[in-house]
Amino acid sequence: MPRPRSEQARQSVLAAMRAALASDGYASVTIEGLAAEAGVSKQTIYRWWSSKAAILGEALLEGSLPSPDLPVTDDLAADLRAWFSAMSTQAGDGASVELARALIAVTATDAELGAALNKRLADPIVEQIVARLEVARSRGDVRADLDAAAVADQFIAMSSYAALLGRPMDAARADAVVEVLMRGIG
Amino acid sequence: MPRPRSEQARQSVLAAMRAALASDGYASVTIEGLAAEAGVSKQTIYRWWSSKAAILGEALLEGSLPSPDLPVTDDLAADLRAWFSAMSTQAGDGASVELARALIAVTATDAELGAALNKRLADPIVEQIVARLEVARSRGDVRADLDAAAVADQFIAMSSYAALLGRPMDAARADAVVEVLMRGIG
Amino acid sequence: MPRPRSEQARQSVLAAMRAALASDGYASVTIEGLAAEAGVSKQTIYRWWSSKAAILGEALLEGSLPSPDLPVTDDLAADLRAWFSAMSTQAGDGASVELARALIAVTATDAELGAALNKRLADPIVEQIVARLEVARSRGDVRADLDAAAVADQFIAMSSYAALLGRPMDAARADAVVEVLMRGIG
Amino acid sequence: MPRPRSEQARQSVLAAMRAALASDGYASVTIEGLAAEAGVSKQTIYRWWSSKAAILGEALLEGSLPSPDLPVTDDLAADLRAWFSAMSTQAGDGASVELARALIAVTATDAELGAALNKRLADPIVEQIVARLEVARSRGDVRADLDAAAVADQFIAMSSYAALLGRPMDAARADAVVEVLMRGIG
DNA sequence: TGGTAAACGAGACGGTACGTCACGTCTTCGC
DNA sequence: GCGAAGACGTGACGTACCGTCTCGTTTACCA
Repeated sequence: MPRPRSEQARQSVLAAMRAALASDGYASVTIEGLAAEAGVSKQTIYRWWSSKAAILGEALLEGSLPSPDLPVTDDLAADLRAWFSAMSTQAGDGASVELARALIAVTATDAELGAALNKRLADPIVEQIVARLEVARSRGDVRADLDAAAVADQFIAMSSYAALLGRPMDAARADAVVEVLMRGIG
Repeated sequence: MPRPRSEQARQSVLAAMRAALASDGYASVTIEGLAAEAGVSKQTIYRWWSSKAAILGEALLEGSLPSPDLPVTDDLAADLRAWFSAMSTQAGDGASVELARALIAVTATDAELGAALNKRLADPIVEQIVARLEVARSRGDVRADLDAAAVADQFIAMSSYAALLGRPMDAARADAVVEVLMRGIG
Repeated sequence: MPRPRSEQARQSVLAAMRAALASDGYASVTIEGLAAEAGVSKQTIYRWWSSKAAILGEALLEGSLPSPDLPVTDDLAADLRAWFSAMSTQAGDGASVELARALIAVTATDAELGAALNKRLADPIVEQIVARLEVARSRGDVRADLDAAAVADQFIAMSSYAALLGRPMDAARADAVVEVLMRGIG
Repeated sequence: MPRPRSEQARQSVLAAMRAALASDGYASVTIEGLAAEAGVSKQTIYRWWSSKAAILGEALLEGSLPSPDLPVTDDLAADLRAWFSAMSTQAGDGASVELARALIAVTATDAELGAALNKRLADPIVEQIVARLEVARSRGDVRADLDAAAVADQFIAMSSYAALLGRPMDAARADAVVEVLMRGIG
């Protein structure tokens, strides 16, 4: 019989979070500010979320970080270059960088929640890479003993590090990363 | 002519910061708490540091993060494995992880200060790697067109990412990273 | 629609102010001290009062300074003596002296607020005197051209001055004042 | 061998106190402000004065509050009117009012020091009045049993009260006071 | 077609920490 | 050894948000 949860209030809060992230950075987001911006009472926020980080988490999982598809052609190196360039470019626009930095800020504060979020967000990317490398392996394009997950980690670590430093990668740097990973050092 | 700055107060504050990081994490470090723990007045802190982040920066630059030497033998892969394992191990103890996470937290909040700090801390490591790869290049152990700085970035990005997730690398994972970088994908 | 102002908090603060005045004097009353003593947060005080002086004002207007009634018999001099003695005695106990001294301290600091408070507190007394002297005039006990308000001012000025010096008047001095005012100099 | 106390520093401090009183009121006078304004170190102030109040005291006793002479003619009422009007007028200019209000503020805070200061400042005035009334008594102009000190107190109390309220007396009000005191109520 | 119970906005409440100001003490150096 | 300069520990200032708690209002379900 009770009134059901207001979806509109929920969306207002998530939108307010995204807006606040874009304009001020995660650290200066406040619950009071979100409530005011969203036209919602503090109580409503506390009723449905346990912390600022939880709101961020929901906002991230919903309006999610961009992840272009990894193409499958005959040229693995070209595929990776195309995909990683696209990803770096997409991640380079202001709003996405701030989302990523906010994710990092939360993770640096609460490793547990952060690891869970990172997993949810990174898993689809890892799967794509692992699948693509599996294809390549079956074609004999890569070593049979390649640690595909380790490669995926490298890509993600580089992207995170670039976002963290607020120094998003341009195409040249993205290509350099792919180059190093494709050919190795020696 | 006035009384000179108290070096003892300065050291107390930095020590208090390191202790607080180890026990509570950067986010719950408080200027008031530092002052109390250090036996110093808030005013003294505000006189010499502009923010919590600035104190962290000084603490990091001083009692710096550990960085083992990169050995130079005939076997580049073995050298990198030895060095990166040692670094991962050292970085794995509680205090160091918290220092690194704090650095990341600051950087996620203040990209400018964070970038400066990261540069100051990462530069010596990058130099070591670049120099070692130069030696390798002159011996013909690596490709002539290798982007040594990109390789160094890979190592640092992986270390940071591991620290961020609170999932420090063990020897096996460290070796996997070196393996991928040494041999490349194909 | 929000929760209404807590009358209990308000009373606690006023009581804490009165207690602090009695034990320490207005100058060493502290908002923090009041808050602690009243079991109230600082924010609650700042929400409802604009300054320490405003709290004092409310405390004064509420638990007001004592003012005995001016009797009306056939003997004006005896009435004034009785009334002024009573007033001086009442005003002489520790708590009342401190209230009066606090009022003076506020007034010396903020003439505007002080004047308003003095008016609110003095007006009833002035009215009593003016009314009593009007009765006396109609009986022919006083000069027709007497400036009753000036007389009232004299009484109040003397009381204030005595409180200010922390030298409350005893019956003899109170009588001397009445004597001078009744008979004049010549 | 020791350097003697600098009279110049002393005068600078007293001048700074008078200037600060005139422009801001006693409550917002600050030792640090005085030191800066006087071009003197805090230590020098603390070496020679025990408190802000002590500086005010010295400033008052030195550049003293105005006190016109009480004339001695055949007409006592006229003499008192002339004198009290002059005193009210002199006391009415901005700087003097602020000096008086500062004196009251100190007294309201520290009754002991305040009483001492009031005595030093009021005594000459009281003496003048007592002497004048003595002359009047010997001429038969006033009652033989007049309490001259009580009369003097009335004048001083009225002046203080007027200064306290920041409502300096004009000639008419001053005359009204004299009128009441001269002729009494009846 | 009400009644009713939870969700909502508003915002007061006790707190903690913020960054600033002035206190009174101290240390240093120049005169 | 006085005095200017100013660092120090202390403690109050007034502000911002925290998370909790009433309030009175709104609204969807169920009787």
